[in-house]
Amino acid sequence: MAKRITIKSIAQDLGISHMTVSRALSNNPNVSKATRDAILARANELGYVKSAAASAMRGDTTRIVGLLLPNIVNEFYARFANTLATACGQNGLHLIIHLTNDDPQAEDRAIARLREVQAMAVVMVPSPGGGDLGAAHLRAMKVVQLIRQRPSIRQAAAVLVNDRDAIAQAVVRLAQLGHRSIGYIGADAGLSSGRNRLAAFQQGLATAGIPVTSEHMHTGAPSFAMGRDHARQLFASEGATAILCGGFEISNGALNAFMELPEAQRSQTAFVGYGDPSFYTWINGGLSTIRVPVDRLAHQTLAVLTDPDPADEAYFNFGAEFVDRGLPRA
Amino acid sequence: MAKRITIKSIAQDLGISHMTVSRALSNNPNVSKATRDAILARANELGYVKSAAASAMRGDTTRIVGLLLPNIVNEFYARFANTLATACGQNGLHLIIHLTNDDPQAEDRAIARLREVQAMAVVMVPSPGGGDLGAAHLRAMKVVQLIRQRPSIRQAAAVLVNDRDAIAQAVVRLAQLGHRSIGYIGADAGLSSGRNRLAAFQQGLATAGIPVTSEHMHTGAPSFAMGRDHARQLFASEGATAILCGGFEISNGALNAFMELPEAQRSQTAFVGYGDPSFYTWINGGLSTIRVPVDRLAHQTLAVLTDPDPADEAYFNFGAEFVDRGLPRA
DNA sequence: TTGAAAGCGCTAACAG
DNA sequence: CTGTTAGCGCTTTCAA
Repeated sequence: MAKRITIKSIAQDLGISHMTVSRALSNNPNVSKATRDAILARANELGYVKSAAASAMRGDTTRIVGLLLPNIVNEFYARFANTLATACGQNGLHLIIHLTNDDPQAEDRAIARLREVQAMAVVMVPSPGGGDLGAAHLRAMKVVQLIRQRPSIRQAAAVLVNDRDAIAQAVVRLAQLGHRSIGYIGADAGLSSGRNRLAAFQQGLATAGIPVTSEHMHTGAPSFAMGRDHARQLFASEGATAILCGGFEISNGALNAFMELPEAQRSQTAFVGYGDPSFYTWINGGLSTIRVPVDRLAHQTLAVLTDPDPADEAYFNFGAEFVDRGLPRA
Repeated sequence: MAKRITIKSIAQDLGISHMTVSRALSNNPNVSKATRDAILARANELGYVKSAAASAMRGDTTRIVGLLLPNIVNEFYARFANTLATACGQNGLHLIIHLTNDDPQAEDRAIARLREVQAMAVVMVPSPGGGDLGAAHLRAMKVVQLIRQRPSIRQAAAVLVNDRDAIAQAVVRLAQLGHRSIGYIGADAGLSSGRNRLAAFQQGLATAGIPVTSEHMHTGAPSFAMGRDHARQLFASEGATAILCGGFEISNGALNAFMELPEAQRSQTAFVGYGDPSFYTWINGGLSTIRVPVDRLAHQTLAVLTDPDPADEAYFNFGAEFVDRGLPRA
């Protein structure tokens, strides 16, 4: 292993003080043109890079941003990460990704790690049932909550989705088409997003004049498997003719169950997903869905990250949209 | 901003030397039980985390791994990143993701950044036409090349895909079904993967007794747009009745063009993709494809990363598989 | 225009 | 068992 290239090694190399090298490399004017040029040339030739560790130890901010997501295969999270990572690259920020699988313990571990590297900020989709992050962590890192909001996390910005109207609209549309047995699958009430979406669903039913029976409303810890299993149940034993999903993972799981249906039943069943991965347009002649403006969320998140003087609890809400690609009558 | 919790602050707090605190926190036996317990309790209470910066400065390895991918929306890359990130989390490694968009300059920038934070390793899909990383970088970081191999990168492990047989098989199958006008879209010869896949395609044609005319073989810098545009051309002006894709991004781009076809033409056109995102099973009755064992690639990559005594140029090759989900006759 | 000293948090190597 | 010193790479402060 070759010796590290440091300002000291360069200084020794050139027979000058390391301070002069430091000044030259940080564009301090108090260096004669001759020495500056020599230093820059040598540094370039040797491939010098400043040690982030040394800077961090002096108290400079690290330019490391943590991103905590349930997973990164779901196209919504992938697209968010993609946009944010690209933007971070352009802004000289490092994006460290930790996947939580919605497991609070994995989340806690990830946060501790990010503290070790003195991350300047954490963008997170709070896992259901997680703790309160500890006050110590909060003081040290900027926190941005994405999609969901956990009440116990204080002094954190939030970038959220307002999907109330879109969901209610979808329900009304299903009712228009004659559906009376409309199933809903969403997160449980422990999450802000779960509460809101369920309320929107119920509001839609009310608007359409459909009695709100709880039997078709399935809530729980959101996951692919949860979505798939509840959808199977809705299709099989509960006789739902339409289904509406209240979450990204749930949507893909429910889609799985939907595609398992025999062609005859599927063509008479209405599916409304959540999120709008590119392939939804190609399936079954085009799947209807609740579209979430993922790029706008990502850009707002970056704006919060780079805001030099953030409000303690900045709060952003982006509207979702009901995309109707054609739904069968009941 | 509250003062940082350090071994010194804890030591002062307890009226002892910071060395004792250090020892207690790193399980050095030379600490009396009483003081050790007091220290651990206090550290825990205050939420102490060891500064990674200080450790790095002392020369300890950073446990930071860089991952350079073209993007993370393509399900292959997403799945690879997902598996690797999960595994990294379990091994206490930080995964820093930089997206290159296959742009050599972005790649260079990302590598320089990773050197700043003294990343212990870089996993990268080399961008087409990129440079040689500089010998300085190589000496400092372990490098793993993924999927593609750039000859100018030396002393780097490679985790690759052997898709020769799968591609040739696919061509032979298409020929069996009566296709004679088979289009191919792949990366150009600047990349190892591009050369190999094209050769496999030609070998398949030879086996099937189809003359190798170059008009149906499209190569270039691989991207979604490239795949889409060449596929459009193949379908429209070149009258291809079958198409085989030689790359992840290309496959999705070509799929886009395929789904644009009028139903009558599409049902008579054979599409063979590359990579096997979950949704391929749901499209058009199930898309045939060249499947790449993404999880095995990711696990092998982790094995290379955590290998304490790696060979200079460890080299791994995983077989791809032709998945036939039904293809129309010509 | 240049240099010397100090200190950020941590541990190895010595001294008690 | 516990404490002191020194040094990792860097910049701020003070001195020449």
